[in-house]
Amino acid sequence: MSCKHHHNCEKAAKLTAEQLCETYGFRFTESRKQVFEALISSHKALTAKELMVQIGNNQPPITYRALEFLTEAGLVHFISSINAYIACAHAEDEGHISQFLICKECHEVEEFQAPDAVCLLMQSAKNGNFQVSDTSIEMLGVCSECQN
Amino acid sequence: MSCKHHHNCEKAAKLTAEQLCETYGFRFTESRKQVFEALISSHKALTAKELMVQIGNNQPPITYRALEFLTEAGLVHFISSINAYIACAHAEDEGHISQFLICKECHEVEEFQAPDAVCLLMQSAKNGNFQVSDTSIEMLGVCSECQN
DNA sequence: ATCTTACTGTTAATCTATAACATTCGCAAA
DNA sequence: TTTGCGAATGTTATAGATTAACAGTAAGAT
Repeated sequence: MSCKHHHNCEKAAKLTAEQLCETYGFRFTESRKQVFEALISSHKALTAKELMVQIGNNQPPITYRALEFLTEAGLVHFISSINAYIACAHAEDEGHISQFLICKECHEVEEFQAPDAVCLLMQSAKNGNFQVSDTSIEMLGVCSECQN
Repeated sequence: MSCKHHHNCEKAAKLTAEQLCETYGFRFTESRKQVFEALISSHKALTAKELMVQIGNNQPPITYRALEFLTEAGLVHFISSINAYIACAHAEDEGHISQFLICKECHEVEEFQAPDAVCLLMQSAKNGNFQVSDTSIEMLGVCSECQN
């Protein structure tokens, strides 16, 4: 696990979330809070269904709306290769592009940044005169803990 | 469109596909051929459903099995951010890691390679002692044709 | 000839996500 | 203070994507 001070990053993330919402005039409502806290208290990526189980809500629209909101706010990332969501580890860094290491065994996800690589990719896109709006970099494999 | 000699790359791809199958003792069966040809004759990524419409088959398992086979054989790539499949432009280069530029407007997909970027990403993973088995790099945006 | 493995056919279920519409909440302007 | 508006919720139902399970067939090996 990349974050050795889980309680700290949890608190910090919650603060950031509230601040962000306030800044942009949106509300950090109960359902959003529930979804966000479920995610932030897990370093694993959770599917929408897993989330619904965890927060005891089996009305999909509520969860999906919260996820959409949080994702657009940059507080949560959707990892399309496994259809799962994870709380963002760099929410304070708005508009950043994230990379993910996703363990097939324990489903833990580590968010990291490789700006040089992203820069190269952007350059390729630019060379092809392609205007990028959204970048998804996901690496599936086995984490160090699960390699024994 | 990146390939200006569509008929050529189509033929070449088909040959490669048959050869690959033969080499590994698998059969390039009718359903697989149908799915593959539908994909290779389109530079756009197609969803499973679009494929089923195109090949006139509404029995999902048949199409999904063909897609699974082709994907594992490296003849087709699954683009998870849009849930769609595309014929591989570099099938002869086994085990390669591909990057995709996906146009939101026309849905055309360009497969390209940025080995330096991939190398940097791999390095990051290695630093975290993470064993990568599968890499997905997808950039969503607007292609040059659709920017006017 | 039969054994085995790959492959197909079919039905149904499960998982994932959204549509549609009525209702409520928080806040600001009349 | 009420009226009006946009944001957010509650609810039911549906649509869309993918796989499970099992029976059957085809092709090559021994």
